[in-house]
Amino acid sequence: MKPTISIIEVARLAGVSKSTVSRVISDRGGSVSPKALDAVNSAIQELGYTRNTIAAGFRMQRTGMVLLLVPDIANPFWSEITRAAQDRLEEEDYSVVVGNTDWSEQRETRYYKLARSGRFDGLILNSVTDDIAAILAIGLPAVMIGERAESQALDTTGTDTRMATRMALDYLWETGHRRIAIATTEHGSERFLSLRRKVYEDFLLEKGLALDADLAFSVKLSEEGGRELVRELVELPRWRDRVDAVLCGNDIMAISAINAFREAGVEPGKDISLVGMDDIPAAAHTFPALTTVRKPRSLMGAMAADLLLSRFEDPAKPPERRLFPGELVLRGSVAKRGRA
Amino acid sequence: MKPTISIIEVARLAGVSKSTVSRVISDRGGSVSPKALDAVNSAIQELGYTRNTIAAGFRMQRTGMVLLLVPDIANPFWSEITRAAQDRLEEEDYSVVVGNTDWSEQRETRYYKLARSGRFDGLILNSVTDDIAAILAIGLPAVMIGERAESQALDTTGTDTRMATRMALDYLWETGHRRIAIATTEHGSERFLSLRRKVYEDFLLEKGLALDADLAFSVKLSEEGGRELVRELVELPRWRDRVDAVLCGNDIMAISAINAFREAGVEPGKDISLVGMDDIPAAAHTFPALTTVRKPRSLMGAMAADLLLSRFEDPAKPPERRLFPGELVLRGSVAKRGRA
DNA sequence: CTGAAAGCGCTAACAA
DNA sequence: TTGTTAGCGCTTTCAG
Repeated sequence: MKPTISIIEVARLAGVSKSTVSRVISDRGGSVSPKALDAVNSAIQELGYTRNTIAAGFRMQRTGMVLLLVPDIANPFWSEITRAAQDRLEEEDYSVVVGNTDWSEQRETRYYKLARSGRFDGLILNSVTDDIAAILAIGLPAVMIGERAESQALDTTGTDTRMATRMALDYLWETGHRRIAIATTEHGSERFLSLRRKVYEDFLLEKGLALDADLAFSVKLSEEGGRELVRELVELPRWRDRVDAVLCGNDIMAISAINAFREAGVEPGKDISLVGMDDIPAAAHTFPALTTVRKPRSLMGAMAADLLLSRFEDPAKPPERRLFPGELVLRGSVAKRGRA
Repeated sequence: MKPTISIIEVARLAGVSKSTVSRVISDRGGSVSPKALDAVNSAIQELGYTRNTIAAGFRMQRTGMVLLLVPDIANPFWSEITRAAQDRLEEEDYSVVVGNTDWSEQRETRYYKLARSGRFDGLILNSVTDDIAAILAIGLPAVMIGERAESQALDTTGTDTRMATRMALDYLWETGHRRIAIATTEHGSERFLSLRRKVYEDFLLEKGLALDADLAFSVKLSEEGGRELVRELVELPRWRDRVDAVLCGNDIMAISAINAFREAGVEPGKDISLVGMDDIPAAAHTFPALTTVRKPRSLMGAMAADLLLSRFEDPAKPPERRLFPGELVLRGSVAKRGRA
């Protein structure tokens, strides 16, 4: 583009060696006389020099970049986590590259490959699969967002899924629901049931409710998933006798389901109760507004960044796990039912 | 971390020079004998070598990174543009770093500085200000998303703002509205009125309607902005006689306004008509659903990427401008009024 | 406090 | 087809 201007030009103009210039621009306290410092600074000014961080990073074996992998950047839940992590990381002069896996294992694998390219100092991710070994194999400091059964080996942050799920279920119980369905994603290896699903089964057991296998839906955590849920649900024989509420894996799905139910002539918040998970902004604006479990997105994002940062400082320290509690937000999508 | 393994180790194991290894790993068709190629490939396999793209890029004066600056990544409008641009760019082996300016000039300036760090090959942005000179000064190929009055010098994509605004205004006129307010952001230098605002004034003139300065609101394109709009509007003396519709700068603001109006005891879609801009998913799920102008987000994102890519190919070619038409989406937030 | 010199991992002439 | 050599811009010993 333009004749690149490097420390060598600055050094020449300032009448010092490039070492001295280097000592000035990298703030790591190399001792420079006030006079030299002045000369260098004016030279920098005059030439409009900016430090080439790529070159510096290259030399220092450090890129100043962090890869953040999320499943759906268009979901406000993830964009806010992203933003918070980014804000925190940028304070420490790291730049963040956001990768969108779209819930696809294939795309995730592609990103793992990118992560091995030497471009990044670290990795924050919500992985689609539970293949912790693959993440470890990247050989980069990594932080997981969201609990994973096998992820003892990774720094982890997220919401306490057990507690959040339980909160929603208890609320449905208290409001008189006895035929509760759940819609989660059960992906990949069948040997692993999602945490949410487990909590659900424990809950049924505890309350002495029968487990109706038809009422445990596995759909995507997307608008499409919400529509699919409704489609499958209303096709169940005698469904109105078999289900009075459904706990959705996230708000995106729940909101989509609200709309799909209404289109199918089922009135959400009356004929059927819905509870979401996340509390994205749109949850407050649907009709009826969505009862959901709020997750502290900003805290989670910032925590992920902090965990990574402290892992940079001490690569050898034992993995940490920092979970936040959720908060039940009561709105209009759950009916109050007299006890059956 | 681990004893870095470089082409030099590969070369040694394969019994060739590092140039040969380089020729193999960079696919730019340097001729290599089948035999050598085999040897190198097995060595790579055996050693688990991965190319250090930072080093390669450093040498080639190319980083493979593009900086994408958006004002609000949590707004689905921008996250979808981001995703589309990213998808296109990744096809060409570029990685995308997303910067969130939060409509802040200060943050934008910080990002311009980052852009000058040598980390990026190019820049795609929706700038907060109209300071094209500052963007040019970065010295990087740049593509602007969204029309800018002064941006003849930059490759530009976006929606035809004039047409989109006009569409909305005409629709309000046809449905019998005669007291139309507008809510846009008028920032920075007062000498510059937003395009939208100009179209609005032209429209009033053409229809012989009086320009009521109180009805041109300048608020942020955010939830906060929507609330502020309503707050200011309902405090206008005799407002019910002075305004029957408002055209909002984007959907986020419009949806927030819908809710704020209802809380203020004003029924949207009846007492007041609202038109948004963008057609984000939530627009379909509000109550009443939002009438708005749809913008082709994916096309815009992909076009931005394409413009940048072709600018890489030919840095000298004249700037292009590719605008897409908007599409009016009729829903429930606009009342049908008998002619006054 | 400062300069000379040696690379970080890779690519690109240029010779052979 | 291959190897040798010279860096990309910066940091960092090591002498001075």
